[in-house]
Amino acid sequence: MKKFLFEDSLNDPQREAVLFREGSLLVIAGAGSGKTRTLTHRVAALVQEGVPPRSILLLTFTRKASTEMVRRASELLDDRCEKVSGGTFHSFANSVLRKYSTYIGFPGGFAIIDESDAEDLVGLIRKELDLAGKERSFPAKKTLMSMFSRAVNKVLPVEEIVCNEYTHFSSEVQDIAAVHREYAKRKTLHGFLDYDDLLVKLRNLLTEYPEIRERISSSFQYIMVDEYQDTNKIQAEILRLLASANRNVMVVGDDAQSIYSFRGANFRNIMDFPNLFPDTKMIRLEENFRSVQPILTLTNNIIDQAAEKFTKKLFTKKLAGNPPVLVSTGDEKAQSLFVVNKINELMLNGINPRDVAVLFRAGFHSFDLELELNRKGFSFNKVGGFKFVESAHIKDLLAHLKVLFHPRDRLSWYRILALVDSIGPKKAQMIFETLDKENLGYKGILKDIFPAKLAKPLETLRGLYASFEKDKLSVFDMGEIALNYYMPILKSRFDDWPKRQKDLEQLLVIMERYEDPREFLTDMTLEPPNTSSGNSMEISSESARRLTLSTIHSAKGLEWHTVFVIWVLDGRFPSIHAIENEDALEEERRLLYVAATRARENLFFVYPRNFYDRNLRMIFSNPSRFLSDIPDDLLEKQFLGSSGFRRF
DNA sequence: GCCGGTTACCTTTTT
DNA sequence: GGTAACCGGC
Repeated sequence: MKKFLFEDSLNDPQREAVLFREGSLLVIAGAGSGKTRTLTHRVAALVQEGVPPRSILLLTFTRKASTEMVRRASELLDDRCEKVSGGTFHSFANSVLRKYSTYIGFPGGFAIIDESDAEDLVGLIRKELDLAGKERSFPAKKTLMSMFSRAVNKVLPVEEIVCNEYTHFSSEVQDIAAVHREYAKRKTLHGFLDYDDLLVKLRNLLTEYPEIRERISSSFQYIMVDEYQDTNKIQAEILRLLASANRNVMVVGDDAQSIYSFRGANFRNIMDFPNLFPDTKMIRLEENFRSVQPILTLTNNIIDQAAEKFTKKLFTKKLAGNPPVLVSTGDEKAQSLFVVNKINELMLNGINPRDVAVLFRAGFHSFDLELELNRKGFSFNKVGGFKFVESAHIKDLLAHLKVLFHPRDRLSWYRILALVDSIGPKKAQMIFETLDKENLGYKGILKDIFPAKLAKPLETLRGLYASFEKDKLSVFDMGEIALNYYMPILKSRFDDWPKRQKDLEQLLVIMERYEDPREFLTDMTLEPPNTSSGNSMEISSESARRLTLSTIHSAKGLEWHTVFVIWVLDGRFPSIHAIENEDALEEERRLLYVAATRARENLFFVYPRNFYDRNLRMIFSNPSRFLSDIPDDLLEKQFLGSSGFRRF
């Protein structure tokens, strides 16, 4: 075999994985062991050998990860690598299902609904079936939706999920199942697929139509899956079907970093991979290239205390380094001040802000820190937590566009109509039924088919949809037309409309990059932007230099010179919700492990000693149980006072 | 049936 | 501190 160009830059197990060819391969890759490096080198090696890029399928956890890997492979070799097939399981499912939509019972195509749309639909059904009685505590739409999703992702009946995981609702199991059935029916009726349906329908398509399975699976010579520890049973099944023709599958992951059980992932799944593909070869990457020894010693210690032992031990050659520190501060403000001051100090020592990250369990945990950073003039990028596209004003604007392409989108029509003066739920329903009966879509709004009483209220909306009749509108034009219509509504409904207007203008900037409005709408659902910057007006070259604030989930796979993990306070991390349940608690431990293994040189854990949670009406004062028993020589302890009421 | 004003009730994590 | 469910006036 011809030697691969960059073979010499790999260590032995990495090289073995890169050069592996026929059959199935499981790579257990510890944190910082060069997992991404191995994948990108393998992509480049395959392309170099003449494997057509399109016949390489690279499935990743986020689109960002996929584009980044493709970019790095292209850097190694050349831009043939750009043509590699890749994306998330969901985006891959979407593109396949669009092609075969008649086979899955959606001859007219489908629209993908995000979580909050799905919840709204469930809420509609919940109301219609009149289950929300006063005396009766029936699960909220959100809870119902999470029950349904868990059932799908764990491949279990809803009834079983309710009885095992939501025991306090087990008396309502019949009605919950009824809502579930109705939800499925409505989705078919309106041409909706939710996130879970994308996976389920793809699996069904590949199972029920052998000739389609054959065509698709033979088109992929090599399949690679990243972050395999966070896939669930349906995804494993899809993978088995996709690989049925060539059987060349490589999956990479780390069971100690499995943090998505709420999506049906199970850290044991990765060890089941050899059952899915007999004769699987296993390679372990155990050399950590990221962290200095003191950090690695600590992270090994954290994961060693897991209830279930993991199968590897990481080592590093970077011996010297600073010990990790656990800092306890008087209160929340002092926590923020400690972080800000430390960052300032780092920058004075020449550290680039982009090499620094602050990580936390949940998006809102950084609110106070954000205030403090703004006050001191630090700009930052925040990743995770808050979802731009789920805010009301963004959803409003998108709804007006969605119905152009999906006339049966009941949820969007209700949303649009509810914004019109003197139209409420009843009239919206009536208008929708009239449009839907003849499948008229937005063109129906232009016609004179409504009672005279509605003519006046519908006048401006009619004007909007008349403007969409013009030919040759760019995606940006459409956004601008919709925004012009929406601005008066925005001003009347939100006191903080200037801020929201900026968001909408930001949305128009995103729209400018698209040529196909359908693609834009799909991306907003499947791969929505989850980054916000402290100051969105700044140019993007500056944003590359910024400090990062991120949820731990969104920090997966990344690394920084210095990492702060804030709120390592028992009750917050592990979260109070996890303390009762042993599996959940173990996942919190892995989550902390993921956070800590992001650091190369400096690692700080911070918590306020004195914190009263107003909502929970509880005082928390102890450090995270995962850190409290670690000896001082592995984890240095610092004790700081309260902030007082220092303000400028 | 619509709408504006009130209160309660949260807030993991993401495709 | 933001929104979703609830209530009473029009």
